[in-house]
Amino acid sequence: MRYSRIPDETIRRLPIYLRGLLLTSERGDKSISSTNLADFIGVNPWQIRKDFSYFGDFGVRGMGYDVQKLVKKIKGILKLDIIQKVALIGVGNLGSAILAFPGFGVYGFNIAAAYDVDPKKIGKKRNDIKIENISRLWMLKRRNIKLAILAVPANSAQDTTDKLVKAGVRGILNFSSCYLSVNKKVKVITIDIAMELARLPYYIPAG
Amino acid sequence: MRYSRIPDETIRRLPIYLRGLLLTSERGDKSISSTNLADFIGVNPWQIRKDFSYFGDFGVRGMGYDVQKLVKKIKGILKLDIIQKVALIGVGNLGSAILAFPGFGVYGFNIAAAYDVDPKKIGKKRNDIKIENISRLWMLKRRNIKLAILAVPANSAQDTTDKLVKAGVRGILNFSSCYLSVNKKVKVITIDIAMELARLPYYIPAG
DNA sequence: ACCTGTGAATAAGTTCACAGCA
DNA sequence: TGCTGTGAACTTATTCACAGGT
Repeated sequence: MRYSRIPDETIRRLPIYLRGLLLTSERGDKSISSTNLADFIGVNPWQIRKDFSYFGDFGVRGMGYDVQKLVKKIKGILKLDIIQKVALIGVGNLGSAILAFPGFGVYGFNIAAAYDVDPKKIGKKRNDIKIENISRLWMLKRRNIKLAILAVPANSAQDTTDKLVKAGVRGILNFSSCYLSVNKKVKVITIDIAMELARLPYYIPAG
Repeated sequence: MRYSRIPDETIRRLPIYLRGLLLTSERGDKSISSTNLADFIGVNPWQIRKDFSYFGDFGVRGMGYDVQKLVKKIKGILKLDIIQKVALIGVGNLGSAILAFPGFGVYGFNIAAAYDVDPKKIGKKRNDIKIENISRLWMLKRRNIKLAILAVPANSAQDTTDKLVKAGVRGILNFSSCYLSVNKKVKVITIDIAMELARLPYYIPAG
């Protein structure tokens, strides 16, 4: 590691590279060049090389990158080399879709718990996960779950967040359309679906 | 408009400001200062002022910004002052959740059509919208729908995208975990849920 | 010849500090 | 005095060009 700080944008791209490499690996390829990978995932080759260079020498000049070695390295950087347990908070429409979502497995995530307020849902199972009472969020600490996906209505999002933080959660993927205030030990990534859609018309010429 | 180009990051923030202002407006406030708005939505005051300054003089020195006027102005910039029709492609778990999602209304979106391949779903209604056969995507042109939300499996995403573009769609909100190749007249915004989650562990210290 | 790794150049975005108006 | 508007300084990120292994 010869740089002092890794750019956030580089971290944002690492999962893209990881997925591309996993697919490459499934095809049976042993190595790949930055140009091939670039074509595959829609990023510039020099961007890829620059990003990798922050972490050391990954490739072999004239040859390219060893796919397996690179996968291992990126997983290590992102801390995806261990299984990460995640709790889902809020089993409504969106929450249910997230429980059924097949895409988390690639990165080694394990949705290990689900919580809701609705007494009708509590105790039932969805995708083999028992829905628990949200009043028992404090259990997350004992179960050593540090990550949560928040899919509750905006008006209870801050309140729930405070409880999550108290229960030792350190990372939150937030689907509520609101700003969450947390202490800076906690990392929040917000996905605001309506907001993403809201900036689309700007780019489209009228007519 | 005294600058040649509006930064993309500014456009990304405008919907945040818009939502904050709409909530302010509901509370009955006539005007708001950049500092108050900043506290409310979690952005710096100088960032807000800078962003607004790209579009001209919005505020009154010593007073703040007129909420109604600002809402109108931002809606105009984002082209949200007209009702934008959107088609949903893929009514699976995620697609259904999106159909039921209440958050689009704030920005004036109207989910006007839904398409799927599954014969069991075609003809049925979800949230008052009839699910149509995906082979009839070409109808989007006649119905003048320029925006689509893509919630189909990754392996059919590119194929469906090509059909959407052929049907005159100019903006796509893509939920599939893959790179979509489109001509540059079409704007794609990708929301990759697993990928967002995948960069969370990096920021969390071990232990 | 091929492909990586990286300093340097360029571009983009954020923060600051303060002039200017109500 | 309070708050906006903005040039300038600063920070961050992208792109380029090419040296240096295989």
